[in-house]
Amino acid sequence: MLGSSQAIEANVYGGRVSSSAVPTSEPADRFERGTIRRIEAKEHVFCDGDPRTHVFRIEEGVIALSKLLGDGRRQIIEFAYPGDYIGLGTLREHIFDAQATCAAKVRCLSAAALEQEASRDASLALRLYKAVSAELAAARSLLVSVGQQSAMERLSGFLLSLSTRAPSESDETVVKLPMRRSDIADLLGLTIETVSRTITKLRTMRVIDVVRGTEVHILDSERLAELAGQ
Amino acid sequence: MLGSSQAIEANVYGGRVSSSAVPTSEPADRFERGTIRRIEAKEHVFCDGDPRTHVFRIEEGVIALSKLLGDGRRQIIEFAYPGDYIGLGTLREHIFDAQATCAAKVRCLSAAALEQEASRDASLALRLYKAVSAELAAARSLLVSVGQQSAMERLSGFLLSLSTRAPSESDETVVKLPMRRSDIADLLGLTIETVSRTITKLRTMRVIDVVRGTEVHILDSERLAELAGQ
DNA sequence: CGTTCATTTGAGTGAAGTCAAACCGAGTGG
DNA sequence: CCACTCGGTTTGACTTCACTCAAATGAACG
Repeated sequence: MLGSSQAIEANVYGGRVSSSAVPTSEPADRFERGTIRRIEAKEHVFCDGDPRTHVFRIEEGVIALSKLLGDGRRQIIEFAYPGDYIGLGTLREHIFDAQATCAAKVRCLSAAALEQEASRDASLALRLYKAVSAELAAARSLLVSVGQQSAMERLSGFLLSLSTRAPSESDETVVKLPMRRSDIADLLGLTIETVSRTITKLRTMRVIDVVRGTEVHILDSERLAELAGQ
Repeated sequence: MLGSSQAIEANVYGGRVSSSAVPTSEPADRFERGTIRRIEAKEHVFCDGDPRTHVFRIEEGVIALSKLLGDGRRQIIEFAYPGDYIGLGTLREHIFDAQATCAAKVRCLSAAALEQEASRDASLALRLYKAVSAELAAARSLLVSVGQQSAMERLSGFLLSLSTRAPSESDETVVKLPMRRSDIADLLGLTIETVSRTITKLRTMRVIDVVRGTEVHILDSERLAELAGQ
């Protein structure tokens, strides 16, 4: 559910809102209703400047939240994974693009109805508060990484965070990368080439192995953690 | 007050919570009670790892929220100005340092009491939600800057944001810098030397003038906006 | 006036960026 | 089944912006 009661761990590279995979005993509410929308890879869920009519919960796939600068530079703010919410906030319009990095499904919830209900229901309002707090912690964590760390530290940290956040079922050490190199580069404030070179370096160091470009096998997670800066 | 009803503008370099300078008609509540604490320059309000017992409202001065890495590197997450709140969130412990960049005063509010009251009072919970949402927008905005912009763009944007955020009374074009160069550097993900050189360049370009190192006079705000990347 | 702390300036280096070409895997159609 | 395209990735050669180290300058204060 949106903001479980236990403290949510600060999550480096995305704003995980939900952490319980298990259905809760809470009655179905706004978060269970809402239509499912199918999103193609690279399709936008919403754009910078669009009126903020809906809040979306990711059901499948990955959505990249990003800001596009005038000259084409792009900063990805977070990758939203299944269970995460995008479009929360108080502004009338979106100030970021939300774009699928691969085929995805999202549940559409009315922003107006949500806010209205929250103004009556303190527990809902508090869940929203906690959800956004978690996103805030994630954004700040990424800021620290981008502001202070080297390319190797950023990439190692990214892989490490994905391994805890979106582990392949069955194998903890296998991380799927359901996004292009350019998405990773734009998240970490690097270029495609630097991301590629850094991955290659990790491969030659035998810290990871990469299968078909999209599947990372972590061979030495201890070393990877060291490279991420402890 | 905490989260006025109108949409809060995304604020690039800090999480402004309050925007009304005028006292509101709302009854005095938790936010008006609480003792005032005096903070020396460079003194900590709280440290990374401390239990999160209080939320603080800045009354005077500037507080830098920052993360310290193992080897001494530091990323400042935001400068909190009078009216801003620090220490909001849901975690049991602080995950950042809060340190005064100059002599300051903060109002101390019980975090537990706040949360408890919020669990009963939807409007308070919603105000917390809006406050954190504003902080989130600010953190993301800084992330874009640090991840994608050049030193000149970052510094120009920073000065510009300060000019709207903390203008000297009387003169709109004068910006006080109540922090060291190292604080600015750590906010923008640069070094002291680069900040200094960039300020010098802006001076020789006659875009700004600097008095006694701490007072910036904006001579050409249009040009400054261009340099900030439109 | 000397000490201390912060800032500025200078010279040289390096990590990551740019530009360009080669490579690779997945489709597609001859 | 192979040749061709096409998008994405990797690799290489070179450049540059910001970093590092070091020294000079400036402001504040006892």
